[in-house]
Amino acid sequence: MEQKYIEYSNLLKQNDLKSTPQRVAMLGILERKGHADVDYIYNEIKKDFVSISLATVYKNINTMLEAGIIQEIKVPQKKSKFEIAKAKHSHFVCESCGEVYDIEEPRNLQIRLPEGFHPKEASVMVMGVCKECARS
Amino acid sequence: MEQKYIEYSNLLKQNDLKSTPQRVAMLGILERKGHADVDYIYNEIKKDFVSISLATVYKNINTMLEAGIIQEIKVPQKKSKFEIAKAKHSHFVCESCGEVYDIEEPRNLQIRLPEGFHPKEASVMVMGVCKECARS
DNA sequence: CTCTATGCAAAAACTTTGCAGGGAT
DNA sequence: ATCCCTGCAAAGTTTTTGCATAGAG
Repeated sequence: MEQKYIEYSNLLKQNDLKSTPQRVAMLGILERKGHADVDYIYNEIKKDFVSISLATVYKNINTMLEAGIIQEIKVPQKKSKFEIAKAKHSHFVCESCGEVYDIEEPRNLQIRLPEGFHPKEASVMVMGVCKECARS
Repeated sequence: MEQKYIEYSNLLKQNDLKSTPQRVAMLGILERKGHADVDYIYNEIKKDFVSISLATVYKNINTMLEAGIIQEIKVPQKKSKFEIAKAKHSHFVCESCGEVYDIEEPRNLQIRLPEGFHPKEASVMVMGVCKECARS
């Protein structure tokens, strides 16, 4: 617990952001959930910070996005989810429950681009049915 | 012109949607622009349908999305863009100007999934700098 | 001590809904 | 003639902004 707090606190400071209990809590929620949308974060954090404002959650999401501490995952037909930035990976999105899962990055991804285009990064998203939903 | 109108009109009918001048115009705008957001479509269509409502644009986007005639492209940090549904392809998004370009689908994309997960479709998005912006 | 973050309220931006009239099949 | 579509207005949702106070460095 305490270690995690210090870890996130340092993560924020290393990125020139002030470490506040609210921000640390948001990172903790993201770590535990993996991928969460604004509402989930807000509802979770209210358990510890009863009077926190939704505006603060939005502001911190934007601040941490700009700093590159977290990343946004835009999902077709669903609300955006956020995750703590980590080693490059791909995403699997369950069409049934909407859950997002991290998956291995495909190897030797070969992309053909027209001349003059300069790629910086590629992301792969797989849609399908997750393990949980496949049971039903 | 006339042929295009009939083409879109038939496309709508084939998908059990009524063919209206507004819908056909929206498809024409999407064809010409390639990828457009709600505002772009609305501003363009107003040139021909002065009194068209933004609500109609939204309703038609949703209707045509459900019918599978058009598709939504969710771009990180940018507004969604729409395109006419066509053969499977990938997208290149310019980080500088926000423009979306169609690119070839990567060949032999090999994705490793945990057991129990059932993929249905994979999409690849490449971020970078487009030809136009590379000039500046 | 200084400067940024927070909480609250209000505003802005975005999207959907309900309804009456008009148009497509 | 029937049923869907359109335009308008209103409501709903989501996100941002301004400001006074609190808190971090």
